[in-house]
Amino acid sequence: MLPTKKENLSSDAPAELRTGIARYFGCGIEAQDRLVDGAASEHHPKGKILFISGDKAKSYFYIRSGWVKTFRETLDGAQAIIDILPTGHIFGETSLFEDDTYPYSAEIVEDADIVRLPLAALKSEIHASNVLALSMLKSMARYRREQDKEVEHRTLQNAPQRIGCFLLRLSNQCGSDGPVHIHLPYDKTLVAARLGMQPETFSRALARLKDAVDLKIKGASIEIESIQQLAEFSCSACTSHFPCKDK
Amino acid sequence: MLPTKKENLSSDAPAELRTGIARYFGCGIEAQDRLVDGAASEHHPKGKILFISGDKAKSYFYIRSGWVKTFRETLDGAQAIIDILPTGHIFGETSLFEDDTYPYSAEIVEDADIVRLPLAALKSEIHASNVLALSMLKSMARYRREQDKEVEHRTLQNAPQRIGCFLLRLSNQCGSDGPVHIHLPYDKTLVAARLGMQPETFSRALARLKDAVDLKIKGASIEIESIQQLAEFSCSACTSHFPCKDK
DNA sequence: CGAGGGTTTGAAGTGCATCAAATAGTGTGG
DNA sequence: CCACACTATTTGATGCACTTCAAACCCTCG
Repeated sequence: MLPTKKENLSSDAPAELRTGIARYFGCGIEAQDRLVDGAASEHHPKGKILFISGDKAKSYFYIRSGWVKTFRETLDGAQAIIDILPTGHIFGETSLFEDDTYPYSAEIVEDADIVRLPLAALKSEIHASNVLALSMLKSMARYRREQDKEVEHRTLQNAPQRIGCFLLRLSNQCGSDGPVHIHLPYDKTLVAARLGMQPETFSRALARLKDAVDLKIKGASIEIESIQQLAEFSCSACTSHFPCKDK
Repeated sequence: MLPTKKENLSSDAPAELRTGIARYFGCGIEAQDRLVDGAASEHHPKGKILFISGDKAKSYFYIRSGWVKTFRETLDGAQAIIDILPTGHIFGETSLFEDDTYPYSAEIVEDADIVRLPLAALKSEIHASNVLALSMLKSMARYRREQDKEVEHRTLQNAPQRIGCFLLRLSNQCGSDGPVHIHLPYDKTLVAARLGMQPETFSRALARLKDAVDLKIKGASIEIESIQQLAEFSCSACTSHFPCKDK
């Protein structure tokens, strides 16, 4: 585990950070300025714990690259994974509504560049700007739908279907058919946990999925012969259908 | 199924409606006035469908009494229950963020008095008032935590533990021990679905729970001998602990 | 009383978990 | 470049929890 490197960003925030901020909070240049003031980019190795549930929160985070796992755990160490977040995502910001306390723990699962942003600025900005609050509401509503779907998947889909659904989301090819190549972005063990199953089950379920639809699997790289066929297999047990735009 | 009765509420909204609105949206008297303007209270019998997923939304709803199930279903009729909402709750308001379309269906599961509120008023109010938007954000954040917990429960708790957790929530006796009497507010079949299990499983799991902790069960009425003991049984497989105030 | 829905019980099946062990893959130092 | 150590992944065997299908029971209400 390499040591963490820091880099100050305050004055010259990279464009992608501003874009990410703007996308999530829907705010203009001036607000962006205030939000990214005091921001610091840090490189973290896989395995690094950013914060744990219950920690006092002074920052929230933006993922420039890599993957971050958010989770909670029981006294005897069993983990409940909340989400595994990709590049471009923001996390830890909901501590604002939880007495400045993180409601979950966060761990780097693939080497990552993380921007640490001051919570205080967000707090004052959100109180000052209705636009910001509304954008955040919209984001929260989207997340809410996602979580509802998550519960649904666990109830209605079996293991191979859940994997199929996961692959479809990875291949976010909206609509068009034909072969698609994808690469699992993190450990199969972690994918399994993300989908609420054991690694062994994942391995076997992936094999079953391969029997049911045309897939070529070689390690972490997977070729889907027909998105259409995969969607039929997975989405038949789901209330929304590929490309999951809902009604 | 008795016919639905209507009653106009615009000018003289009952106190509990205003309280409910104020609690959820954290708004003052004047805003309350604008929100409840055009509201109509309706009595609905069990089984009545209020709207279905995908319907164009012009209203959101407040539950004066009774219980409402929100859910989605697959093409072949399998249901995924999103939540079962008690008196005092508001639902359908998130359609605001989904192109004025309900993202789930809603059905009365116990005879209910429902207040229908105009979405347009909420929309303009939320755009005008930061206080309102912030309160809503807070509510959304709370819901988000709840849903995260839901996913967790399904992953980490077994059937008897989930039932125990459900009973604990019903008996929201925070802290104090001693015998508590509760009454299941709706069908056992529905409780089962809410907890993501089959009615048969529920029946058997409740029996197993009865063996594990001191319970007296007679139909829908349940006496918990020791909240403490029940909490130990259920919360041992959970990342938060009774009375679930989290850290 | 009798019909019908909710609930329980029984028997059998299935899917996933668990435990154990083999195999593949990766990075290390020689 | 190879051997070793370590981890990720797969495979096998077995067990358990929940589901499914079927039937009995119970309760309520006309």
